[in-house]
Amino acid sequence: MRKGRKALDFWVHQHYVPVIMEITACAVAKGRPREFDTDSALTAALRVFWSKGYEGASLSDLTEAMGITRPSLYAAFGNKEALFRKTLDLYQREKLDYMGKALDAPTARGVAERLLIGALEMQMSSCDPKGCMGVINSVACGAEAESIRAEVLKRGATVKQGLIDRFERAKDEGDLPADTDVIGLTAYLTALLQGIALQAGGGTSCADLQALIDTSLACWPSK
Amino acid sequence: MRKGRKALDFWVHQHYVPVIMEITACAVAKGRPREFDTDSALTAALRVFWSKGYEGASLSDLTEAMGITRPSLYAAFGNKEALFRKTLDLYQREKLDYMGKALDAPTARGVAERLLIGALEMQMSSCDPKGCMGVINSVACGAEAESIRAEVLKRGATVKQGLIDRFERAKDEGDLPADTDVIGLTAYLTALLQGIALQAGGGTSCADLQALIDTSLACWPSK
DNA sequence: CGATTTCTATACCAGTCAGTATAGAATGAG
DNA sequence: CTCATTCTATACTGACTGGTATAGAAATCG
Repeated sequence: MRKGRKALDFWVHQHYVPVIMEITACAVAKGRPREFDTDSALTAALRVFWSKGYEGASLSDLTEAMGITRPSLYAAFGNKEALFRKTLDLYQREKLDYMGKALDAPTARGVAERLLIGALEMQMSSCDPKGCMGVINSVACGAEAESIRAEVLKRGATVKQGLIDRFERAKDEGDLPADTDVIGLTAYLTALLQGIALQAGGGTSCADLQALIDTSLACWPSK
Repeated sequence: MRKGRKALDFWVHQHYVPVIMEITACAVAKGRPREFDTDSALTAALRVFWSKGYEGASLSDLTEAMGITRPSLYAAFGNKEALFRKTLDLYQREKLDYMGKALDAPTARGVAERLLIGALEMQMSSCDPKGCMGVINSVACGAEAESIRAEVLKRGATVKQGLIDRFERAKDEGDLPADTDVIGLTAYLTALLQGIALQAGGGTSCADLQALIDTSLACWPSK
């Protein structure tokens, strides 16, 4: 039960283990078992990257927050960059799930509503860092983080493409006027979401963010 | 003539020289004159900070771009942080002057138009780095850059306050409806400008940015 | 001409960065 | 038990960080 689940997690996180072993053997670990929980360590790492960015987070910051030593981190996650990608996956899965759900709204306006309100709600959670992990790590940076930036930008482009497709569909369905500039509307909504994340990260109050969103929705061109 | 101008520049940039000397003496330098031009060096530094951010720009990056050695940099500008503030001043003075002018537009809509179009035009200049120096340096960062971030956020807040005051005036003048939420409208417009800067920095094409702005202006609530 | 001043260039400083070698400790297999 | 495996902890590596001491070169002043 719980032990089996743990063991599976262990195997899954060892990148050099053939995938087939996950299915067939579910083998129990041979040597000394890991003393920390990789999931909670990853969650702790996420908070560090989220609040300081990739370059701003040092390995010392990370190991301290995760409660493990440096060699343990490298054994369990590979290196700093691999750890970051894993936290990015976690972030997308747990904190950005509202974005996927937003696309299921029946109308383009509904999509925008869910996205804007979802972004606000995420910023209201008092226990998480402010701002958006994606936005933070998509800005210009030193050479060492260029590949990280490229990865984050790529994921952002995927999200944007999802919006474009959804608005195209809305146009086909007559939900949006036939002369709608879908690229423009997507870039516009994306800009609002990015601005919200930026202002939230900069300390703008929730009341002001709420006013921002109310204004945005009052301006939204479709019903 | 040219030599005199150079000498004046020299004095002006020595921060410990009383201001009165600029006017009365225009004294000539005592020792060996500086071999580089501080203005063009500052411009080169601006490009580095603009494209890499404060932390991403190393002293080696800076000195190489400025064409001077490390001790020359420290003698002329103090240290990395002081140099950054000087480049920030330059940026605000030369690249963000459209923002001040935008507030002079006769209507709130005119203000928004000038700001959005000004932001786009700045991103179209092919010789400058993409994105906005303010946005880049206002995101989360390591501990060393916290004071830089605070400074940039402070300047951003001043700009925002200027917008609030301008829209309040528009409300008084009847240009904006009496029930307008000025805070919300300002945060909304700010978010759009930030989103434009972010997307421009991330490589969005000028055509897409143009579409973003067209959509924004089509949505703008006043005439 | 010295004497003085202020520049530039080299070479260095301590601290931090990401990453790792090594050794000891804890487990399971036989 | 012993052996093999895999964990943890300490201590280290070379490279790079921002910043500076020192010495020599180039200018003006008297």
